[in-house]
Amino acid sequence: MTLTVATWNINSVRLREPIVLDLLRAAAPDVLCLQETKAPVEKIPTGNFAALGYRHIVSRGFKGYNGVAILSRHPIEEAGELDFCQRRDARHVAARLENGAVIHNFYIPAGGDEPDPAANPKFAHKLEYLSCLRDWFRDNRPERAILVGDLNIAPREDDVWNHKQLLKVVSHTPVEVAGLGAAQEAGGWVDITRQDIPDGQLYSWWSYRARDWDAADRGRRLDHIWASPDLARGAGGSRIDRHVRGWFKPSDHAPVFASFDL
DNA sequence: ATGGTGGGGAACCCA
Repeated sequence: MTLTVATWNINSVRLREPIVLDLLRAAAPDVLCLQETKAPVEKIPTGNFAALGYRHIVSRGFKGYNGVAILSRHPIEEAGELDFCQRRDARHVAARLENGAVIHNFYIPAGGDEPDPAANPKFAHKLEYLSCLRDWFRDNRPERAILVGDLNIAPREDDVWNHKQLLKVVSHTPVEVAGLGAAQEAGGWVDITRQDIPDGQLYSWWSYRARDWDAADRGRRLDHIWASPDLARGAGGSRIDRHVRGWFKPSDHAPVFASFDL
């Protein structure tokens, strides 16, 4: 079978329910991974998702911030919780499909404004989280696995609108890029988006604060789809649906897609 | 150098 996966930080699943439904109708991925649901599991509006065929959900979340969910048209079961830094802060959920493939959905800490772990506890937390991610996948090598999410890091020069200008901006600093790279390498993860689209500027996030996000185009690629090498060989069809950033009452992120031959 | 805009939820927290 071909499995199409999408990842999208929707910045409140309750406020964004209409455009989540629009995306499910328009793009019809098999699996949609959401971040920043900002809701406890029982407050996720599952009824209308189920009506479109997305009857299966695993989620972790609470009131106010963070929160992740996986919606699926195929049966899934929960496949473990990775609570790096032991904060119970709902940054990861995993699902196992009936064919055994596992999908990890992460919301990595944003890290605050100041890229100095000594001065900024949020940045220290982000770096610690990346170390835990690296150690976990070093000790638990993924097979038949997909990792998606808002990783809050744009690793490549062409993943940001201005590499030089963003070197000291959290999300593109060398220490974060190295931390994410170490985690990726420890697991042997393949960046599917860049396997499919190796050249050129590529963004998945544009700030709310720009007067005209589309014209300014000061984007960053913060949202990623990775896979273990066995699944990477049968992956393709990557895209970022930029136009979704322009929908009514949008998220500041656009959804990222990839397809897998399972 | 600064502040710009959102969401959650009722004062500031988060991004």
